[in-house]
Amino acid sequence: MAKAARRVTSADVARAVGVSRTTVSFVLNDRPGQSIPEETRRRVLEAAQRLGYRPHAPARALAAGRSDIVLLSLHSMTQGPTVTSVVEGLAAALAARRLTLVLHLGGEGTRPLPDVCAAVAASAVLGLEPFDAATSAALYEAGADVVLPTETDSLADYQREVGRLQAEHLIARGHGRIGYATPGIALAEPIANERLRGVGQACAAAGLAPPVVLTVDLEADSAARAVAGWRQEGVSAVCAYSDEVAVAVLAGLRERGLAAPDDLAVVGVEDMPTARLAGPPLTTVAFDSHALGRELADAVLEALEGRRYGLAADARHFRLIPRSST
Amino acid sequence: MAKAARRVTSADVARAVGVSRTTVSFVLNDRPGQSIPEETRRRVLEAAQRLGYRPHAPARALAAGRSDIVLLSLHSMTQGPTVTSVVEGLAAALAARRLTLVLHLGGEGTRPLPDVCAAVAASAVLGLEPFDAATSAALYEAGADVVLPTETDSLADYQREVGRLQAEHLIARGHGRIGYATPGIALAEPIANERLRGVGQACAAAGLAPPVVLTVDLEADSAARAVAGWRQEGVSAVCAYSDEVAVAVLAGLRERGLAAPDDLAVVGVEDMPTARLAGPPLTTVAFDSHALGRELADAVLEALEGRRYGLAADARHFRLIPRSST
DNA sequence: GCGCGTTGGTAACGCGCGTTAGTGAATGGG
DNA sequence: CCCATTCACTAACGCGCGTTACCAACGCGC
Repeated sequence: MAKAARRVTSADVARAVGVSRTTVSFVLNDRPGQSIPEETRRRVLEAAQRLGYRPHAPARALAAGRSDIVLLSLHSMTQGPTVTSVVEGLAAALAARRLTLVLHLGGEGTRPLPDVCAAVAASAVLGLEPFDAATSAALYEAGADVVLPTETDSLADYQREVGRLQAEHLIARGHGRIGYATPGIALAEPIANERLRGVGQACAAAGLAPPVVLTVDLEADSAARAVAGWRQEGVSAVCAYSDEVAVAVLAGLRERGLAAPDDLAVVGVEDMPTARLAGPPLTTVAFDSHALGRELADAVLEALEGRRYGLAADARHFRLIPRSST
Repeated sequence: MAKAARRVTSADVARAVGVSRTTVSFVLNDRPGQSIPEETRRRVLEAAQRLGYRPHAPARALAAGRSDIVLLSLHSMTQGPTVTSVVEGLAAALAARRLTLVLHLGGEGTRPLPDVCAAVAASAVLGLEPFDAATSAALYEAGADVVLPTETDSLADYQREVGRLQAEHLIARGHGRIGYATPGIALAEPIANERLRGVGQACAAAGLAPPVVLTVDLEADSAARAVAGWRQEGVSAVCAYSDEVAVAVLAGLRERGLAAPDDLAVVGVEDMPTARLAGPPLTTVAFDSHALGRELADAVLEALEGRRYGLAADARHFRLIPRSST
């Protein structure tokens, strides 16, 4: 602790090898178009390793005018094991291109996203749902080169596909009147609306009436009231916004002395770890979250290179897992 | 898009006001010991606002030798709604001191933590479980000023307290032989072991035999086997590592045609959203996650100022929520 | 009038790095 | 033997900022 702990700089490496700082920089950055003899390269790398040299990121960002940071914005509703998996896929794909992913969790009292973007000097800012125009503009203002996805990206297609899969499964099981269980949470609404739209499309395609939408809080009696409402309307199966909401509906049934799937079929979304442990085990729509992460990563990388990127709903990412609740 | 989009610098602000860059810096950083007339201060702030000036974080970090970034390291087991809440509390408390919190989610193929620390130039690195000596050293090497918590911090006390609360509740309910359900996951083991130790202490204090430990995967039949094992040993109540594991045990009971609490009482940890929706609603240990976040924030702030910090288990943060599974 | 502290500033350095423009030596072609 | 090219490498600038050292003007006591 007595040492001043001065950091090792590229000048130290240069001095150790007996070359200029420029050469060190060329070696460490694999500068294309600059021929470096193998011997020199080796000695530089060895010295850097031996001295424990690590480029100072802020200095690098300042000089180069760009950073290696990608920021992913999350909030309490874009969370859970599935998101974890998306993040892993994304981080791994970015790491392969020497980019570092960090997360920001928005919420009460936390800093506004543009501030965070500026604080880490992110070159790209990502989200799991589209940024509106004003937010995008603020992020560009804060120094981001790429903001993704925006409203023009057809990310909403993914969510509609989810709803469609849920409804088609129930319709194939012979249900003629479908309900939809939405949580009463503002943050969830953008996604909930898209999923509901997908359910509606499937119903229309099968010649059925539009789904009966009821709000279900994560409380058994709230769910019980909704269950009563659906049964009154002749609904025999409901699509839930998420597995959590689906579990609430199961609890509502239990409270009324009823059970899925005979009294009401229930299908969720996410395949959370406890979905298969519910009573009865929950039918749900899962998605290949690693693939989704990689796809997002591809889009960022394309965009960072200044090329057009494609971000389209790929139905193969989603699949319905039939269990005993339908 | 035609504009070169040059960023606004403090020199632009200085020029607009007609003062030196130094003065601008003094005003924006509230430099103590430098008297600035109210009129000048006002004009600088106004110009900065009007031009949309935002200090360039990397340049600032380079010049000042420190950054405003705090990095929190998570992995798939330190995740979920409760952690979200801890993060919110932490982020809010840090934001009040002009520090920015970002998250790193470790996992397969992601960058090593020291790399991430260096990439964002974090001045502090936090975790939800202690860093071992080697990791701490690597983080300091990577430029962190503060690493927290370490093995010398009594953070483990928190986890023991959790286990103790679970066991004491069951013992108070008259159970004489206690089981422990641990997940078969390496990442969870450090915490699981501490919680188990707390359970063991409570058992010993009540003059009971040590808990019967069985591994429970998040599958109904794995849990069913464990249930059979406990009943064979005369266990009438089990503490589960988490709510998820507890829900698995409930599923295992169901598979055997049994039910909590009569055939086996079950208590979880976390109070996840679906805990109250389980069949039967789950007794669990919840904790005041916002308070935990604030406490962590206080410790970081103290440590960043170079002062000693205290990080002690406060039992008031935890409470047992009795429901119908015990 | 002079010394002296305070007020309200400024000029200039350097943080660590990427990058551009060059430079001397070796090489090859005519 | 001379010129052109390639090779291997370097000097020096500037990114945007915090900070230190310094300075002119002013009031005030003597």
